Amino acid sequence: MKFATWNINSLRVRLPQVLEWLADNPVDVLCLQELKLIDERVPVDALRDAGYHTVSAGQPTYNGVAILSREPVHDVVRNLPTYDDPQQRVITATVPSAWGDIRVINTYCPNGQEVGSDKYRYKLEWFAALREFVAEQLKTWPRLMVLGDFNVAPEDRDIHDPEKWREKILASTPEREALQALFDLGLHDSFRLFEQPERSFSWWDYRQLAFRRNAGLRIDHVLISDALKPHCVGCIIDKEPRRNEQPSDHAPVIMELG
DNA sequence: ATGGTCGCCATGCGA
Repeated sequence: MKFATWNINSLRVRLPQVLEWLADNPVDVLCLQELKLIDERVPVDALRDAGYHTVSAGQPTYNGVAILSREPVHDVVRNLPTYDDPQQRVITATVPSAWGDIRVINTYCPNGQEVGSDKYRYKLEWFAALREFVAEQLKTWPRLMVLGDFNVAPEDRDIHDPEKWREKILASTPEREALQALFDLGLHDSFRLFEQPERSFSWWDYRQLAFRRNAGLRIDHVLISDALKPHCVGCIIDKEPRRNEQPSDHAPVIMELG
């Protein structure tokens, strides 16, 4: 059973690429971030024709997340219940599996812009609220994953040039501590459960030919709970869609349970 | 040194 996350940076522009990717990669669940669409404009019919049920939390212009699932999902929660926020960054749902229900928390974490900025403080506050939410959800659903664009590179090996990014946004110590606080709940970075190529990244800036130079960061993650860990048989980053015409700046990450 | 690219109800802003 495969789960994927992909920041597609506008579902309107990227829909053909999402459909093409799903045809080649018929995952069971696909979590999307940065829809940049209101819910009314989410192309649920085209996605249904492709074999997926869609639930979304959209907003105009910015943010927006969706869960696509081959099986119908239930107990959908939008946003973080303890953190009043007009920005639509989280959608949570339960999907059936051979091992019982699995809780899927799809997150588009704040970027933070610059260390020390108002947006940076918002990012750290937001992570604290996410942690609170995940802790509460784990009580009901021990089989749980948190996947999405975390906008944090966990370690130096997740950055093409660690010295250049030292204590910069996406790499600062407080951001890494906020991510570590999620791991401390009993979550695991599924990517690092397996041997991986060196210099594996999931995001490359559109500027400066960053993809061609592999000047990227690994900021998109699939975190799995203790209960799911024994079933995890793989996690890969699929760089292929980043080579497309008009690509998203992020690559999908696929995690497999077996 | 500065800005370099995308996508957004459109024009500066967020990433």
